[in-house]
Amino acid sequence: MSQPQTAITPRREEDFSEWYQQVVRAADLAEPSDVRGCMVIKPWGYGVWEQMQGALDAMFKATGHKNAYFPLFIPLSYLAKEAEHVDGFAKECAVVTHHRLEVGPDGALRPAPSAELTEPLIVRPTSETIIGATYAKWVQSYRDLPILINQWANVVRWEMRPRIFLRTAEFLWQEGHTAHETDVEAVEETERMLGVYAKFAREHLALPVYTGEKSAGERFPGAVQTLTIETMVQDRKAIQAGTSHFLGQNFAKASGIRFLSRTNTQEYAWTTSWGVSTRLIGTVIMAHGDDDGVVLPPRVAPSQIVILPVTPKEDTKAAVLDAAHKLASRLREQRFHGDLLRVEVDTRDIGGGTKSWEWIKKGAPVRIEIGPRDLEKGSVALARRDRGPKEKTFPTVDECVEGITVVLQEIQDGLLAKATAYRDANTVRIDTKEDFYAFFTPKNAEKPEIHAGFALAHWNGSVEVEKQIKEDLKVTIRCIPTAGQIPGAEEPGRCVITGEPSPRRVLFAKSY
RNA sequence: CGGGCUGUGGCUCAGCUUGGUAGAGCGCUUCGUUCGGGACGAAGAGGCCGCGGGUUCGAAUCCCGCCAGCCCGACCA
Repeated sequence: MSQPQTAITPRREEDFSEWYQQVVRAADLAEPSDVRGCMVIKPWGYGVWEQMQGALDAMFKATGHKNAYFPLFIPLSYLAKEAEHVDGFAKECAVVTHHRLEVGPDGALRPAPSAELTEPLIVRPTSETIIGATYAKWVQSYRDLPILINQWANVVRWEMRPRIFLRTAEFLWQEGHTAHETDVEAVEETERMLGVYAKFAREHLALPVYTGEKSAGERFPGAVQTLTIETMVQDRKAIQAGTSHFLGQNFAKASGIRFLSRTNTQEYAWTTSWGVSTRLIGTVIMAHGDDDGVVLPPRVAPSQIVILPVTPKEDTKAAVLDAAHKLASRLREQRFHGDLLRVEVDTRDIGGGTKSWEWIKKGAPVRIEIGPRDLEKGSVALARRDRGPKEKTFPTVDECVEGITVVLQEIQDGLLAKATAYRDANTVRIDTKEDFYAFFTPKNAEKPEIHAGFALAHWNGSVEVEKQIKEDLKVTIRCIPTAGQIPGAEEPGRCVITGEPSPRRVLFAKSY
């Protein structure tokens, strides 16, 4: 049998969408379930999520937040309290109307007509309303503020067009919800948490993100201001990787979060909310994956190092396995960014080549092979996921143990550098309408999925222009980048569409 | 929710036009030979042909309905 050129078919440039789906499966991250729009997250995929959770949770705690848990079900009337919010979510809510099943006349199970809820419940698409109602009870005085709480939860949004990890009907996320005495404090919180997300994305996920503010059209329903981190994946589309919302007093007014102020007046609290989801897993796959599968940044890889014992002969097998486990023990004592290394010894009795390729497809950062000959020489064969599948180095065991964290950091840094270079190479400044339309018009109408990239252009700030661009090109304003982030972006100019004055450039792209 | 395509063993698919109760490759199991390697040979296991109804002596194949997936569109935090 001839060996395929790459482990994943099709390759990225052939059909990015299909490549993505194949990678998710080949890497054993997740699979579609029997329930429409819902996925089964498999151990390797869930392991990535656990790494993300662990790191983020520590960052939330370090910024003063505590975890709590609020109900999955929300009374329908709660959602209705905030007008924009209900507009934004009503169309995709799962609704619970009964609390009992019974056998109907036709012998089939059905919701019991006698058990209809007096008020339907919705399955939370997000928890602002239920948490707001709770905070309203908790807050009496300015001394009760701030409230800084996060919850790890699942949410349901009945999506028309699911896409595994990126947009599923049910997904896992965290949602932080805070309430503050002043608007200044709440804005600071919103910005602080965006900063946490940006740091996490860059340092842990190796994703180069732009931070910025959403335009009015792209804002979270009910928010005064939505901040976002946006990154580029390999089909040059943008992905919103996390958001942080300043909710003003909108939800406080809707839920009645009021307090007696320092000057003895009744005030509404200022609230924020912020979240990231399992969408990050999809983002990492699309940002770093190659034609052999997933490439995981070491900091979020469930197993950072996989040891593959090579046991060709029975008489040396025990010695090889022993050496493999000993090496694993030594490696597990090493720390990478403060955490003990996550090392797996794969002793499954399957073909060595097959086994190697499995780990390549899964994206394990480092593979270490150890066999009888290595034992004699006191060395190992080390392969990195950011290099070719056959490319190996042969350090001694000691060199391997001592140098391993350097290797992991090189991989981590290399992924960020590569993704940054890719984004920058596909980000252009555009100053005329003609160029703008040319840039975003697919060169190949047959296969429009590989897009032009990011465009930094001036914009007059109007919803109309934004809408026009969206209709014509399916391009949206991903964010108004935070000042100081992109050299020259704050120089005034003229709107790329209307020619009207514009104070700065904004980021346009097609997006997920 | 509209348009298009698809749904056959774990995976990829053939068979459907011209109805006669299932095939291939990969994977899986066992044995053997190999083996720093996604190897080879042999023998096996595994399929309410998405679901429901209809036409028919007979349906994977024809008709209707439904469900699910993918792509495009609308929508989207």
